[in-house]
Amino acid sequence: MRCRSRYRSRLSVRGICVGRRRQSVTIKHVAADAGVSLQTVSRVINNEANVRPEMKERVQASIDKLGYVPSIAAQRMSGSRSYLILALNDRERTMENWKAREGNDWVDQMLMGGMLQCAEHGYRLLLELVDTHDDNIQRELKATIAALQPDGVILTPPHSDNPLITDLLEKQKIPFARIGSRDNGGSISLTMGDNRMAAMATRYLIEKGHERIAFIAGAEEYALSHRRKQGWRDAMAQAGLSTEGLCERGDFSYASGEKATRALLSGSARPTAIIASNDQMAMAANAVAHEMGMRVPGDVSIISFDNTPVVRFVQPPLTAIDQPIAEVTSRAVDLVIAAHRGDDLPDMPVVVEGRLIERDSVARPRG
Amino acid sequence: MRCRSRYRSRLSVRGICVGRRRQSVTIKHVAADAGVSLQTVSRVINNEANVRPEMKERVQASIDKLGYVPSIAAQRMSGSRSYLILALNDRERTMENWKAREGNDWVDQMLMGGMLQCAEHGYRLLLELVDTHDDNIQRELKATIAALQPDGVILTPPHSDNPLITDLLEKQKIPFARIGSRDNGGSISLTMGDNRMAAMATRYLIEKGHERIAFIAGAEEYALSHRRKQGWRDAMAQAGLSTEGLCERGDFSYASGEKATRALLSGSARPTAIIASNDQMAMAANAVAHEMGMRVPGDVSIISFDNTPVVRFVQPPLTAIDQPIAEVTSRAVDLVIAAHRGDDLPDMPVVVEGRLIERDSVARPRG
DNA sequence: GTGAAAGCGCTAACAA
DNA sequence: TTGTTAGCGCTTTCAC
Repeated sequence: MRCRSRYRSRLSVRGICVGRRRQSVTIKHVAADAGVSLQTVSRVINNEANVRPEMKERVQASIDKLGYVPSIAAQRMSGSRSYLILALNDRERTMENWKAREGNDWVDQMLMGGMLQCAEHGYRLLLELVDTHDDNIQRELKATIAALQPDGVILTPPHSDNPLITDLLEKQKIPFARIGSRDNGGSISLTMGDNRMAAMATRYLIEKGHERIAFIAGAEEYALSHRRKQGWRDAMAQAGLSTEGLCERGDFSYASGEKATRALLSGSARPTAIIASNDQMAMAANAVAHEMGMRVPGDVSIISFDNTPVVRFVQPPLTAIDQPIAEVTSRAVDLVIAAHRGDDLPDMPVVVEGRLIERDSVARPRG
Repeated sequence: MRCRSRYRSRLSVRGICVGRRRQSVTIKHVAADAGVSLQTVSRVINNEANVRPEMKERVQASIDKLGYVPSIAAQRMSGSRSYLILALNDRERTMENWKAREGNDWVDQMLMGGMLQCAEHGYRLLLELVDTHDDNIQRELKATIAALQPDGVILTPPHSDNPLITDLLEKQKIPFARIGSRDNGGSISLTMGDNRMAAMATRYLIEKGHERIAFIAGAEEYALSHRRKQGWRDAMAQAGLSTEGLCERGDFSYASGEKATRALLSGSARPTAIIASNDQMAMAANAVAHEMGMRVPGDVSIISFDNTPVVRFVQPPLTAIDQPIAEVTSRAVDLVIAAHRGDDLPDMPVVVEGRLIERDSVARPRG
């Protein structure tokens, strides 16, 4: 089988033809077909003003007839849009989850919310893994931006709070949304109400009669770790309860959850309930409690943050605070696109609150 | 805060500057810096022959010094590469998994294998959801291709066997890899050895002493459904065992698994083991068996296909055939890139075999 | 309101 | 081996 490209023919391997590919229908064809100038067609595709309705209709008819679709590469070349949104995820954590093959809720939900919303606007979402601790992070990010010229960037924790990243994006004047981060200086930021959610979980336990409610905090470098802890502390204070010796810091890993739980449950004023800053640490708490001969929820109640798929499958299924990742990503997409267009933006941070999903890991304290 | 773009300044909203973005460092800057022509720089970036080592080194030095990265849009405009690989997934199934929030192993593993391998080659992977049953599938795909001009496409089941898709890609001369599909006509195809894997599971059960081994087949439109069934049938025949009344067809859904299992376990020659064509149907089989007062694996052994995260969390954890999705996607990326370059390709289909993961759902049959 | 001309950053084809 | 020229498909600028 020979390659019969109109242009220079290349190799043909096993019948697979590869050649210089050109746009089959270009703006020129449409212009010719509609009998107008290129510019008018361009105006119609971009929905610009100053085109008479009848003209617009005529051009649109040609577009539909010929099945014309603008080339993103060409649009990017001359104009200012690439119709590409870049989503930056933490390399280490993502790879870990993938490799463990225990599911990757964050990426799944982010894609679901982000991809679909991008599609609504005619954009595409491109996922990119970035190593927060890499010294060359700025150089790598610069290269990615230079190559792709994305119209917007979505930052997830812990990148949302990495000044190396945010400074660079600011300098490059690329609109970016920080998920899980509060506003500091004009940029787009979205949170899932960490403070309030932690407080809500705490109050929920207080209402059940708990007084010694412990908290396992997350990694320091995540801003949301601090906010969750603050929410717990505020709710405890408001109820006049002491938090003395009831907080341990983990790093979101299972192992750190085990360690924190052991410390908590071996102390003198053993807590009757534990709130963990993510599911892995909550599952570790559950396992350690069992190990130490305690019943969940009989002796210790547990509430976790995130509500990833796994918490439904441990015994007992964990009561958890759901993180509306899909929704918040979808909003983030809306916002960066709006920013890129120069539209007005709402006050920051935009809050998309989660909710408490009741399962079987919470009960009234004994006695 | 005013926008201080060198070019036409646009709106500035809440301090977010949006302007016409141009490449900060272009091939021209490099050429000027190195004192050579554009073409020479182009040759260096593309690693072409006919450049003297010293020249190459000089140019490379300028590239490094200036931090130059080629614009993909510009490369796509004139050349033949977009450095974009498109991965087409089934919209319905993907959305279902995302919404159920039970994890989406296929997408996760595919991204892991595909993205990382793309990165190795300097490519990016773009995920796109396609509705196989959409009448406009060709029109939509054409539009996507026109807009993105991907250098290659990766097809997953059931798209791999959808002639509307494969014909279009062939016509457009875009290299594509079909995952889960056998070779038919020159194109790139990869399988996970469905036939052999099903036979292996069957033999594994036979060795344990089972004789009445049932099979729950998957949806008709998936070519791999037929191959898995065939593997089971072959292994049974080879061992001189009858398959009479031991096969039910499902559609990969949990509900269809329940129905198939009920039919199987209510029959006269009740099977002592069931192989299900995917995890959902296997979990349904497990649940139905319990419901009908049977023990797993005591009364019925179960083996499932896929080995998604959930099978570890049901009781008992299911013995399963692992699908090496990450690996097969990674190979697919290699192959489409090779095809696009016109390199030689291996014989098709490329087979990346899975393996049996032993857990607790298989035992010797009673008596 | 519409059109003509100039160029975006890069590569293919050809010339030297 | 290297350089020159002419676009790729689109948008911007500016003239009408």
